[in-house]
Amino acid sequence: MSREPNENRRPLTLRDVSEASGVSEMTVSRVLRNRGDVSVATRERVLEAAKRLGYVPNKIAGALASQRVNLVGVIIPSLGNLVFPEVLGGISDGLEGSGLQPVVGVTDYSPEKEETVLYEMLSWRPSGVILAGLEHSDAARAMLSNSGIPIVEIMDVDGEGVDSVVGISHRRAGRQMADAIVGSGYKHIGFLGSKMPEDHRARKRLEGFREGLAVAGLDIEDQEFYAGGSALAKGREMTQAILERSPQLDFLYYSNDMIGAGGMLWCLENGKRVPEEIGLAGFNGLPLLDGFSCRLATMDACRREIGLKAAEIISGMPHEGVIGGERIVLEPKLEWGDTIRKR
Amino acid sequence: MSREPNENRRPLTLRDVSEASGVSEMTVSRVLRNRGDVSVATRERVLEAAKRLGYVPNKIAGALASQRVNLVGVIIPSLGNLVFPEVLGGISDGLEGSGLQPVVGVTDYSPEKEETVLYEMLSWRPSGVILAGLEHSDAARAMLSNSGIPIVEIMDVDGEGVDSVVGISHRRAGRQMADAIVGSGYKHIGFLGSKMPEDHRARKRLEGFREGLAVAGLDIEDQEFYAGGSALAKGREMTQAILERSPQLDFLYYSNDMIGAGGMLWCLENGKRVPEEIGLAGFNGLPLLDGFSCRLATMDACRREIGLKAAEIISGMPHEGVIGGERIVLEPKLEWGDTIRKR
DNA sequence: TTGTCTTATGTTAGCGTTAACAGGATTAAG
DNA sequence: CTTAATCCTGTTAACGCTAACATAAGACAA
Repeated sequence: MSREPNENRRPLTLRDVSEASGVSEMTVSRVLRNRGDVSVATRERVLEAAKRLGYVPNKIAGALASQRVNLVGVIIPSLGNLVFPEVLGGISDGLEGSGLQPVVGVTDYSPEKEETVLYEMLSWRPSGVILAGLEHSDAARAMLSNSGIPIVEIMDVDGEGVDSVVGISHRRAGRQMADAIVGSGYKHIGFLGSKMPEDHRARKRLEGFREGLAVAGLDIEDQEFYAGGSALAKGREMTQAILERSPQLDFLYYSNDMIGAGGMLWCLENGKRVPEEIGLAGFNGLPLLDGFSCRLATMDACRREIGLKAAEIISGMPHEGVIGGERIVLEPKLEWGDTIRKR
Repeated sequence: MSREPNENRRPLTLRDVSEASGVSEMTVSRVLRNRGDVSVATRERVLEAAKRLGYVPNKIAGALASQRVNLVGVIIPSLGNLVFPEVLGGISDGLEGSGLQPVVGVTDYSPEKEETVLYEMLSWRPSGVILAGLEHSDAARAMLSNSGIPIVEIMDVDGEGVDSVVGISHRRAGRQMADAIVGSGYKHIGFLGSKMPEDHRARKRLEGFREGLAVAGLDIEDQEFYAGGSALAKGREMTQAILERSPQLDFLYYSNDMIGAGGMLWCLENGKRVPEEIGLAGFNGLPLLDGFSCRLATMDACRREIGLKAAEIISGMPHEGVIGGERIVLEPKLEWGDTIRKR
């Protein structure tokens, strides 16, 4: 293939292709977008020229002219927690074939950063925004409702959304786990979680959990929180700490699978009989857990499916005349594993 | 605060703010960008109006007019492998304060997809591109060199780069591990990795590893590959399989820490004496490993630092007159852990 | 006073593309 | 042969913003 790269470094435009192929810019534009009727001969000439020059269309100009942007903003708290890449995977799949592309922003669980990231995203005039959680700053909420584009808040349904909402009820998930634990006869329960006031989903899970315990006249007898570091290692340390302080505990509820797995490792290595002497449970249904010989009880958070549904709402929107306001509540499934005794 | 949201759904423009504050669009533009001299009184009036209306600037128009885009394309193979989010973290930090924003694209280790993602990104005319690896399709390489923007290829330095390169030598990393193993007196070595012809870094590591073994007259005696599924679980299964087939093995080299950890769990649970009877090593230095009571030998891949340096090259570029062609070779550090015997 | 410099604002002309409309050429229908 | 329909291509005017230049008013020195 004979290349003729752009040596002089002047960025190529439609005009260059148009001159190289002897047709108008408009015709080149039509060929490159497969829009409108163009004769086969012309099309081939144009494509050949574009390829030879190495022309890459300028979407900035295209978006401005057409008032359409094929981007969907996705705002999540973190990438380090495997949960979010999985949601992203679902979104990618759901957007497949729609011509839309996800663009990711990360907030580090900070409302201020969320606001900044959102502002930045909206300034690119995306076709929609998907963001985690229902809790946002007033300014962020205002931007969202003023934006005039479909908004999907994901992962949580305990509260009011701006537009559409897809997720699970974390309150109910906590409640369900409590019911299971109480039903299995555990009486002295400890909680281990992360020290994140801004992780509203973890908070709601804990609230639901305590409600469930309260029904049986129980409550959490001790708790332990961490911040930063390797979650697996923290789970181990916290488990040792809480059991030394409160040896009467017969069940430990972890706010996520990673610290849960760390705790499980510690218990097994320290001769605790699981699940007879002590029961354990986490949250999320991470595939990581498949790798341990003892399977931690957990609850699947429907991560992939949430992403999928959210993406479908965004990409399906234009058809149905921008109605919006959908609300999809998914049901997490309790996975008993080997760390809760059955009876 | 009295809001006056955009009820009629017509997208707001600079003109709206200019009318609301009684100055020209240009002055509004200057205020919102903090550029040029504007009197304090005017500035406040404009800011008030912009805030009241809920105006969000249109970067599409801005970018087209100014020929500047504050985006940096980042192309990586996957988000599911914790390695890449860590690199991303480094990039974010390195871009901090430069006004540049990373935009992530994922290739799933497919050269075709890499080409598509790259094309898509370049069509937004970013200020730079950071991408993993040195191996690209001809078309991709052509796009990169034609783009006229700084390009940084990261994570690997074994080969020719298009422009700048930041990473480690995986060949050398494999070689170093081989030297350590041979030096510790292991003689019968097995390799466990992923079935990914497109993971060139893993391939180079293996090549370097075999070179190192060859020096001592050794070679890999058996190997096992996997694809898909939970890496921890796969590591476990493969370890069992390879040791049943080749019980003479006294060392297992894993292509990543996740399967290495799975293998380590299997060995410990099945009464293998580690590291006397059998030695183990992985690659990456994942913080996950801190959570196990037995620490897997591994090699830190300098993930964060790679991201940081790459970002600095991109953001430092404009100053030094777009020279480019930098080449930064980082040195991975062998972490002995508890799974290689010392002597 | 005059002229020069500074500060604060406005005016004009694009940036590279696409929507909308306008034709000429060709074909089909009556 | 006329009329309409279809196909192919071109022209014009935005899209919303900013670079560059223009201008007016005030500050200050000579």
